[in-house]
Amino acid sequence: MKALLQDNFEYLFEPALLNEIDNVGIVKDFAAGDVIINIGDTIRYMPLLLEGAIKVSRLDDDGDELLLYYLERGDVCAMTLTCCMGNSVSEIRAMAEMDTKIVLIPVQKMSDWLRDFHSWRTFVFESYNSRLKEMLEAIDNLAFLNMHERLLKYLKHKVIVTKDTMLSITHQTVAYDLHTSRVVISRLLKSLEKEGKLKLHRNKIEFLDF
Amino acid sequence: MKALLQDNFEYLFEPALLNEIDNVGIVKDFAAGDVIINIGDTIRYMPLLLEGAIKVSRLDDDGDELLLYYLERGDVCAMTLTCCMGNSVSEIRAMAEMDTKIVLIPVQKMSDWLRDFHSWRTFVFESYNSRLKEMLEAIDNLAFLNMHERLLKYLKHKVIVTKDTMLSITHQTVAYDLHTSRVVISRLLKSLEKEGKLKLHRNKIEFLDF
DNA sequence: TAAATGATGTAACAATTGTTACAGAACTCT
DNA sequence: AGAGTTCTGTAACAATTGTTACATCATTTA
Repeated sequence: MKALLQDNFEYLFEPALLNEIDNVGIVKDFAAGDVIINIGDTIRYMPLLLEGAIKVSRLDDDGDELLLYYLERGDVCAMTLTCCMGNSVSEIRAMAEMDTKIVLIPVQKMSDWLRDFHSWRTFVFESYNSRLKEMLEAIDNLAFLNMHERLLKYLKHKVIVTKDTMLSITHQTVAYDLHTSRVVISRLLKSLEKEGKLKLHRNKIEFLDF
Repeated sequence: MKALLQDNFEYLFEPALLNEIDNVGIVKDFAAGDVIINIGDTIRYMPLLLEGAIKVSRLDDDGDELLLYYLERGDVCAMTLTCCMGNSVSEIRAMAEMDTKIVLIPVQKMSDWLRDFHSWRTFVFESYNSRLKEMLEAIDNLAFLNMHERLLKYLKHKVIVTKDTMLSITHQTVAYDLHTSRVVISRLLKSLEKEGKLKLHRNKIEFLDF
């Protein structure tokens, strides 16, 4: 664990804080598709991402879904930070996008570390900032792009996160993430294939034009 | 100024911090409609809202517009906090929704106060949290509601912010805020009027069913 | 191997939202 | 009062997105 922390946070956290994390943190592994935090869950731990990627989604009361953003190595879920600061119930769902390794930190540590470690304060602020930025981009996408453009951006983003132009995903899952219907996605994917940007396979979408 | 600060922040900030704000803050008044911060502006001051309300909007490269949220008494613009922490250029536009009184605080104070005042740290975190929540709601509205519902919610929200069921606003402005066209808004407003929820006047929308 | 399940392709149609065009009302300014 | 401007109402139509229905193909399971 020490080694993993070094790899990810050596230049971010002071040694004393790395020690603290090593002492109180619990390393946990998730397989692709595992739900890490669900809407309504009480948050007892802050997840710090060591390896893999996490998909953060919003769900409404009817179970309708929308992808908000991905978390990658070294990220922390800002929504759980929010939870640590008052409300303790999750507003979002976090799901492992691929096999993922996480350090769980008890939320009580939050305020102690804010007081004790300058590097933790910086880290928490930067997490807030990048999450606000990502939310802003999600809003831009919803408000200013049509489904064709949103789909293309979604696929490109996914190529970056998974580091693979062969995306293992079904039309239905894409539809859930973009909050639309499978038929709409199939239709648009076909038109993107005709444009030569993709090649469609079963359970897979190959991104050609990157 | 001292009195104004007392009114708004007495129970939020410790006396020493209130003194600091009194020393370095600049009180400024804006009239309804004034642009306080524009996209691309370099941020030199954090605005702390004393009286009135501020409309925070997102604009894309084509000048397309979308209302994000309102700031009210005692709020600070979290986007300028973001700016203080790195990028220094505004991602949003802040416009006075009504006559508004603001304290401007030089951004350099930000990190000093974070170090020196516990109440400032709390305040900044809570600002981030409420802004994240509002962004989440903006996303929910865009993703999960149709224009009819978004319009109704928008009008209700505006009644709360302005504390007046007689809203002084044109169809065109509503259309800008919701990022749609004036014709669409006129059409939906007419249907809401037929439902008995509104009464339409020139430059005014009267909310009946509150 | 046959049946069941899941994924994709596509047509036809419905609903919502966006666009263009124009008319008339209300207001402002001189 | 008259001219110009802004705001609202509405029709007609276009484009996008959503829905239903069903066929086909691939994969898994019995």
